[in-house]
Amino acid sequence: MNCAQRPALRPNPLAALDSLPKPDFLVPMRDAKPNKEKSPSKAAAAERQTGVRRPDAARIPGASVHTSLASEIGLRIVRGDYPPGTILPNEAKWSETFSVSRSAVREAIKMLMAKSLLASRPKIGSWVEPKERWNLLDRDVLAWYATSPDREVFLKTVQEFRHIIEPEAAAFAAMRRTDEQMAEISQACREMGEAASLQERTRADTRFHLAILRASGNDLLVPLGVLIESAFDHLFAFTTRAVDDLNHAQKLHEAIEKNIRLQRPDAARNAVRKLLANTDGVIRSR
Amino acid sequence: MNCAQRPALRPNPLAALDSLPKPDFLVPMRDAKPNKEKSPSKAAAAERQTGVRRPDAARIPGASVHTSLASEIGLRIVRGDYPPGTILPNEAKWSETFSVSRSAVREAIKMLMAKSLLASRPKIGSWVEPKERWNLLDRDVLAWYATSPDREVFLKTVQEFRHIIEPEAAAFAAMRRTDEQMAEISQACREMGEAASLQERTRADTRFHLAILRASGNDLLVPLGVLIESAFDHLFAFTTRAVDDLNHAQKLHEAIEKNIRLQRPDAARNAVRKLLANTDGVIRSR
DNA sequence: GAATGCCTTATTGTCTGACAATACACATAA
DNA sequence: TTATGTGTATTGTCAGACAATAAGGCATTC
Repeated sequence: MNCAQRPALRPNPLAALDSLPKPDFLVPMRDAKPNKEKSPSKAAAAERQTGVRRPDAARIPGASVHTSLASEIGLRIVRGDYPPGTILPNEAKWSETFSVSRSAVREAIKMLMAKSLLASRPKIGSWVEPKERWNLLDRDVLAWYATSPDREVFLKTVQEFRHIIEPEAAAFAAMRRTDEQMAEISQACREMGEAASLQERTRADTRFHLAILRASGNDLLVPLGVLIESAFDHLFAFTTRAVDDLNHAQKLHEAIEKNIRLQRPDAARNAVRKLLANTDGVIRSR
Repeated sequence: MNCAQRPALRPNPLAALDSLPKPDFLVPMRDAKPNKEKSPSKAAAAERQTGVRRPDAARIPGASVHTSLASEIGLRIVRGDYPPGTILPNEAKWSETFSVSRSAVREAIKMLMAKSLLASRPKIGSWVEPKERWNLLDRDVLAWYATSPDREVFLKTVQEFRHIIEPEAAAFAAMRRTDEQMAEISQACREMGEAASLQERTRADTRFHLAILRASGNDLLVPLGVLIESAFDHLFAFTTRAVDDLNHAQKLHEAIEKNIRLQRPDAARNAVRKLLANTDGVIRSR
């Protein structure tokens, strides 16, 4: 047996999900609309005919087949190609469509079932679950979701959510942080100030907010970090280059750091509120 | 093609996750006796020794093999049997241990990968991801998580979380609810009052809170409903039978309903805070 | 001695083909 | 009409094979 402790330092290769500019070489795939006629055999023949000269799937370069498939199907579901209640094409059909084995299809579908996007039964098929069951706070689902409506609305929803949780998370952090957690927060804050590039700065910024969530002492707040990451991804386009604004933002972050350090919950909460208000302003002014 | 609209009214059969006392009747484990002197190292011997006399799977009666397997392995991970960074036994090993095919193992593992509990690479194996990547807000993971520590701590964490989100959700609901959403809220509230059994009442109670989340108009709040469901599951043991308390709780709910109906955000928020304080009191007093 | 490159090997990834279990839909019977 | 059986389409499960990957050891070279 080989149950040795391992660092596991590799990031999940599944990370690159915001492959918006879809690689062009994907299946011709024209049966996007769920309502076709009933005859499966004829449809299959028709599809074969429609030029499966290019039988390749939407293979995301570095990823495995089932992962790519899960992304492709997941995106279609979240995007609304198959509304909740719809029965998906069956496994054999996917297999044919993407020229992959049924096993690969099944593994992809199992991943989507694990995210509550799908459920299935023998003789019925796989159907799309009601939207309220979807695990929108899952990293992948969120990424797919972020692509579908216009970014404006998505960003607004995420920001609103941040207003709900981040001030309270900071207040808890001020009460319960450990010294190590404080060190992480302070370091991220410092690195924000010293960042050479805007990208580097954004990364430190993200780390700062995630560290606060972790320091809150409530395990359930930690998974919400994916929202923050997503927010910063989509916020990047909005970030200002103006030095004054950057300095102002930095001061707001430092105020948060200070109040958590000095263990002042109410002040920390207010400091976060100010920062979020500032961010809202940036978004609005664009 | 058969992409007809379907009601999909079936609840996910995966629900029964608290099957702690494993059914004794398991896969008969074909010819092989558990201990083939084949080759596995001393570690394998050690594992055999750790108690499990019977290497068979914990088949959850109604569920599929891969689902049962995912539950079993997922529970073990969340419970801490394999700490983050640990490399799991390989697929062949699981397959042997539970007397199931490798495909079934793989599908189970894919489900856990989709929940960010695992990641894997060829030649390496599958390892447990760092805890902060775990999607604790996933329904299954939450259920596994709820079994491991003592319920007291879990319940406290969940309640704390509810304090963060529910008052704000109610405030948003007061501003943005549609008439249909209001009808759902009102109906659930009414059914709470008219419930014949305590169980029925709890169910209506859950519906009430979920309806408010949906009415908040923020899609990201909806998935947090799993927390509320979980809370009520674990709260059931605490619920009072005293008529006075029930009446009081009912009044608190009606106050929320009324303020959302009359579109008073601040009042709705405060009403929810009062209800939560009351719930906290119930928990503490036990 | 250190860096480089090749080889072996363990593990997941993928494919194929088969059969079992399920439950809808329809025909048949009471 | 209601109940019962039968056909059948779809997922569930299994078995066995080979491909792709990369860790770790070994030899070669500088």
